[in-house]
Amino acid sequence: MKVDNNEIEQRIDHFKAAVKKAGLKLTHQRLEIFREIASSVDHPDAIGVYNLVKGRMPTVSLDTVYRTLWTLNDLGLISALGTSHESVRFDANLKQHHHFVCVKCGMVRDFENEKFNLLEVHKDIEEFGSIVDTHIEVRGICNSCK
Amino acid sequence: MKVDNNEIEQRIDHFKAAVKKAGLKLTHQRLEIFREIASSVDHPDAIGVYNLVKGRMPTVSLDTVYRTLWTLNDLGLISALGTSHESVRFDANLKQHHHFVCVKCGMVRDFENEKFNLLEVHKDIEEFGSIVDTHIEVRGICNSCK
DNA sequence: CTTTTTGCAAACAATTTGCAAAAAA
DNA sequence: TTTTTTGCAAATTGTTTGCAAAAAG
Repeated sequence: MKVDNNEIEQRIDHFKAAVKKAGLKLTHQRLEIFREIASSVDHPDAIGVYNLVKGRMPTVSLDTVYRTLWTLNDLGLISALGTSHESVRFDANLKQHHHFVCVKCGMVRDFENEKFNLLEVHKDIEEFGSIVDTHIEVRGICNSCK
Repeated sequence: MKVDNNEIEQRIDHFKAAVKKAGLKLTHQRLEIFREIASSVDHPDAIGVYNLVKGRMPTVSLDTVYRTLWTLNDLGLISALGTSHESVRFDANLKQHHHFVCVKCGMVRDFENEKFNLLEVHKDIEEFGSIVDTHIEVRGICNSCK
């Protein structure tokens, strides 16, 4: 699925400015990799981006895709989805609850909040599918990291 | 950090009943692995559990920990944190937004909702740290999966 | 006893790294 | 022409699998 063309152009302009401002070089592969993510409403992973970009740049390598993705992430031009790219964690709390996640160290703590268990999001997502549950992730800095 | 002892006992009783009901065998390693997760408020990953359990069961192996963790997850006794144990995905949408995630196929779509950008969670998490942002993940079944 | 589960070792998949050649500024 | 970035290949990390021996019921 595709993002509106105007929005894509805007994102690419912003990207070019940010790369220049950071003193990084504007390479063909950086542009194409960014364009791919900026154009898509599903959020592709590295291999997904690689396969798409390879159509237009057959010599691109997967490790360049990875490096570029993290560079763009560090520049704040894109963001990595999910808590982290680390290992899966497990939780034995079966009551509905939400999570506080420390963006520095990855610490996770549960909290409960009745009001949030029934958040009214139906209208926002009815075009996508039906709801199973709603989970809030509060990102922050934990007490031992600040 | 540790969960209240009463709560731990309850969780273990529930675990034993569920294992029996599923026709699985109640092994020493399953009990110890479950006890470890049920006792902890941080949500350990496989190696974390492995290292803790190894103290009491030096012969346990990491692959048994993995197998057990997924078995317990399938039984609904614990749950895996984060969207999935797959690869990292990237997002070029820089406006504050939330996600709809399909629990079957992993499809992710953005949605915006002004009201949710300022959710009042401060009281719930002030013992943990300071807030950077609040993100809602709506889990559901997407239209092409149902 | 019969069937499931474990531990071991080897296989895999996702991601990262060192280094010389190629491209950007 | 200097410095960054790329592509390749090899290394690493997290996780999974086949199989014979051990444990559960």
